[in-house]
Amino acid sequence: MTNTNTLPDCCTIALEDAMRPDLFKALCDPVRISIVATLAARTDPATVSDISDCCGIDFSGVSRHLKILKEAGVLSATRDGRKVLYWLDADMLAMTLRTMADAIEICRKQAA
Amino acid sequence: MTNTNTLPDCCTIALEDAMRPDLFKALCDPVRISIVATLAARTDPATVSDISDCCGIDFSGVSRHLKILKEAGVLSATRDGRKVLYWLDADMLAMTLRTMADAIEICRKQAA
DNA sequence: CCATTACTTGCATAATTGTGCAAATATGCT
DNA sequence: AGCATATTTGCACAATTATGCAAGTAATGG
Repeated sequence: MTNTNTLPDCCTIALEDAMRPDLFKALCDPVRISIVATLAARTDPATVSDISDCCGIDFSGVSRHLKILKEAGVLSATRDGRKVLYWLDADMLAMTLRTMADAIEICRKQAA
Repeated sequence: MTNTNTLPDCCTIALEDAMRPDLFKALCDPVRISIVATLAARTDPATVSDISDCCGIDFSGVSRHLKILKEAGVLSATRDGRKVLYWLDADMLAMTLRTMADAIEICRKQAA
C-alpha cells in the first residue's frame, strides 16, 4: 500500500469543500446550459418567455429550470410587473469555476 | 422587447460549446467529488479498494463511479496485475474549468 | 370587476440514477 | 489446475428528474 493514512487530509477536505456538487447538478442539464449561454450573451435581463424561445420545451419547464439555476446561485431574478426578469450572475460563476481549478492545483502541489 | 434576434449569436454558441453538461453530470454526485478529492491528494494512483475506504458505499458502486469519471475524462486508469489503478487528470480538469470561466467572461464582454 | 398577460405549481409519466448483493471475469500464486 | 484476490457486471429497487398539460397565482389595463 502506498498510503497507510485512510483519514482525509486537510487538502482533500479543502478540495471537497470547493467542488460543489449542487452547482454541478444545476449545470448538468443541456437545456439549462442553453439558458445560461443565452443569458450570458444578453446585456439586459430576460423574461421566462424570452428564454423559452431559445430552448425547445414548454415554458413551464423553462420556469422550473430557471428556479433550479437560481437556487444554485447561477441566476438572479426580480419581478417587474407581470414579468419576472432573470439574469446570469456571470462574475460569480466564473469566479467559482476558477476557485475550483485553483483548489485542484493547490491540492496537487501539496501532494507532490 | 429588448432583443429582437431570437437566433443564438456566435458567442452563445461558443459558450454552449465550452460548458460541457456531461462533465458537470460526472461531477454532480457527492461520492464522485469525494473520489476526485481523494485522488487529488495522492501522489500515486489508487486502486478501487483504496478508494472504497474513503466513501461509505460498496466497492461495486465505487467501481461504477470510477467508470463514470473515466468516461468524462476526469480520471485515467490502467490495469496492473489484479489491480486497476486510477488517477486524476488534474491538469485537464483545472484547465477545462478555467476555459469555461474564460468563455463566460468573453461572452459577457462581447455582449456589453 | 373582468379579461388578458406572465409566470408558477400540481399531477401524471417515462426515463435515469445510485445502491447493494450476488455472480461473473481477470489476474496472480502455489 | 485450483484457489485467492481484485474488479466489473447483472439484476432488482427505491428515489430522483425532466417533461407536458392543466389549473392556479400575480399583476396590469380597460
